[in-house]
Amino acid sequence: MIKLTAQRQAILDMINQSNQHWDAEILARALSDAGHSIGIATIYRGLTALEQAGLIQAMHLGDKKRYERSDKAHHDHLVCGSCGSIEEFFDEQIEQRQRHVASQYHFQMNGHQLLIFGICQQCLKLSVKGEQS
Amino acid sequence: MIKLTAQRQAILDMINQSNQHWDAEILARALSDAGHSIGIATIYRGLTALEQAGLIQAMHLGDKKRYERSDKAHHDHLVCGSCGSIEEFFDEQIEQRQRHVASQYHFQMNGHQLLIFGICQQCLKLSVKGEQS
DNA sequence: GTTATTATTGATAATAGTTATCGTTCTTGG
DNA sequence: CCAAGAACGATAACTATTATCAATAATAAC
Ligand SMILES: [Mn+2]
Ligand SMILES: [Mn+2]
Ligand SMILES: [Zn+2]
Ligand SMILES: [Zn+2]
Repeated sequence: MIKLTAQRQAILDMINQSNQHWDAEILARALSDAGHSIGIATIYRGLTALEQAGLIQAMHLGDKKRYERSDKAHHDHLVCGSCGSIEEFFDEQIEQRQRHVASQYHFQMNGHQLLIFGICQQCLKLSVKGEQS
Repeated sequence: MIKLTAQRQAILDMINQSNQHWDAEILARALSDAGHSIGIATIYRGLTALEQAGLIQAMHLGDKKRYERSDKAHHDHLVCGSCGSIEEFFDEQIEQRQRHVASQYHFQMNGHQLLIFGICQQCLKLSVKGEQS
């Protein structure tokens, strides 16, 4: 049973009030800007505690762990290698097939992570414009 | 054009002669055991160079980067959270659907990573036996 | 309602994985 | 040969994260 201290509540609120995929450092800066000065160790501990309590969800992207709200349904991510933006999608057929593959391998699946890498629509437009130099 | 020095060749051979998903540290130890004493910085640089040359392929798993042979067809991974073993699979329907999702979002996909987490068959068997204590 | 117990915090040290620096060594084309 | 560039190895530096520990806050016992 997690204890929602003032610091943890601030972390949770910040995450719940956005659609971002936060890492610890960015979150600490945002909280600081919002008037909460929370030690970086407390941020890390709070994120871990909130994740274990199921109040936020986490994923690994590159070398850092990112956190987002857990009050939205499961989804996967399109990651833009140019601007770093992250779009979300859900595809039931992919989910189904994953369950199928797991059962074929007698593998007891308890989660998955699908990242699609590439260039987002925005960045594609910009690069087309930029090319007429 | 990559230059295959003795060190890089040793790294490449070690990777090509196995089906493992190597991280830098484990690889360094294996090379050392095999008689090649290669500086850890050279290992990291070599892995990066070999990856850029397309001679090996890489993926992020948790907090470390893993490398494997690139002479096998694209595949995704089942990762056992108990013993750490990695099984490989390929599912054309999942691949297709990913392309479909990307095009729907006007996203120019140039790669993806699908990790399925869970417990492998081996570990499931062992845990069943262990439970009759 | 004080006191003892326990949990949490924040500063900071420590760790893990990786990259940068730099002097030395190896290649290679002239 | 020999000069120029590439690669190497030791190690410092860096980034993300966890551990330590004294101080503080919350909770439980009398
Ligand atoms: Mn998301
Ligand atoms: Mn593989
Ligand atoms: Zn973009
Ligand atoms: Zn296993």
